Amino acid sequence: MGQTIASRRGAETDPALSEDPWNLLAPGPRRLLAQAAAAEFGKLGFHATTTRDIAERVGMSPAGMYVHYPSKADLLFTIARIGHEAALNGLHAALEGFRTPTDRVRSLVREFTMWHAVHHALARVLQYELRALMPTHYEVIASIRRKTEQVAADELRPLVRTESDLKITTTAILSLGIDVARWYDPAKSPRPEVLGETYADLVLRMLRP
Amino acid sequence: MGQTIASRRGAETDPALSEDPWNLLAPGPRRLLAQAAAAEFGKLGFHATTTRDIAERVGMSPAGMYVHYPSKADLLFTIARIGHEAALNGLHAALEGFRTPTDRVRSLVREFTMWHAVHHALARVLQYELRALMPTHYEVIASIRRKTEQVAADELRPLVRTESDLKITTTAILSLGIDVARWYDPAKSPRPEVLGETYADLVLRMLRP
DNA sequence: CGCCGGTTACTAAGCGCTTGCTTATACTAG
DNA sequence: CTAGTATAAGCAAGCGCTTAGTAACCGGCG
Repeated sequence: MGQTIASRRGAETDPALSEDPWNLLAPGPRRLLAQAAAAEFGKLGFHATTTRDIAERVGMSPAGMYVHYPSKADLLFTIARIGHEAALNGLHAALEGFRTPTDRVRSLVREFTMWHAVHHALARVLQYELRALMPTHYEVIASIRRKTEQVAADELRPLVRTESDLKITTTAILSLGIDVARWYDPAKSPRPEVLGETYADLVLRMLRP
Repeated sequence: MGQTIASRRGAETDPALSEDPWNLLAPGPRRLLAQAAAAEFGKLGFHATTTRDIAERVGMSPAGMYVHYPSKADLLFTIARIGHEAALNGLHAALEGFRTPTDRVRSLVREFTMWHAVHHALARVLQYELRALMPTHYEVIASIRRKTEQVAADELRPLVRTESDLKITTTAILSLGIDVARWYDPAKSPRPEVLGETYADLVLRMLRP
């Protein structure tokens, strides 16, 4: 466990811990419905969740939802957009103030891993329900995902030899973070900061020649 | 790319390439239905797939399925059982003939990664649709998954310092393989053998002190 | 050998239920 | 009054699965 600048940062400056993705949505019924839908979609998936499940969770009649969202599909799109934007914002924030390639990569991996641990319920929707998006909605989300991959690749480039290595290493590193959403259980798993630090160590060891 | 024993093995001895999971099911309508259902579940998920979709794929009427399977849920269970057993068999086969801890781990990571690339359509069902299983079915599958984790942990133990490191490293390594099923696309991705070899290299570098 | 009762594999039709969403109506704040 | 927000009721469509009926095949016996 290297005592790095990143590991000394307090929770109040850790993007994954301080910035709530739902703040991207103004307070009110729209936000409440999105939060409720995300929780339900995360449990059994988009197709297994009914509009009645979502409405019940916010104490609303099933029809009430349609004042705020035109459809169930649009609810999923809103959740996906907010989640992906928040994760991308977190990556950018995590890079601020770090100069050397290894420090920047360490902070990036740490943040991406922590984000998927802290927001594992939301992240599960982002990673599992992409295929439930309508084609037009999917394109918007895919574009954000490409930006995320680009940020990671740009930081890793100085640390790998070939462009082919860059591609596969980027994939591997994002995989580690993304898959956290699948297995993370706050009751049994390491605290997000510990996990993030450990994964950052693993990745930096992986990148040594 | 280390020229190891594993990398010199031909395709005919690579478990992931030689052993077809579906051979665990006797030829006939039961196998055909399971294959069709796996393909459909893989596309949009269990809950978005109808019994009519599955029946149409094998050129059968929707009712014909119920001669061979008592329910759609039972079809998913059969697919999950076969897939998980095949993957576990592959791990055991991959360890045969290797003696040193690093050679064994290399072969294990190689096999697990390759398996998820070769069988990415099936693997997607195994990893995405667990939560659609009935509780009694889930317990059976979870038990196979625990065995898989145990095999990996037993091989990694000689190469890590603490039991806490073992746990998190095992998780990370399985994550790398499992997540392959999510993004693998035979048209754009590296060939399974290349990916397996590269990931094995990454992991061994990760395990160096 | 021929035919027969029973089993197996299948289909066409459709049942009962749940789904996403709409409509008609009413309450409330400005 | 108007605009916004909610509800109770319910519609059309689609769901998993069942039922009734049919054709093909099987071993055993006169």
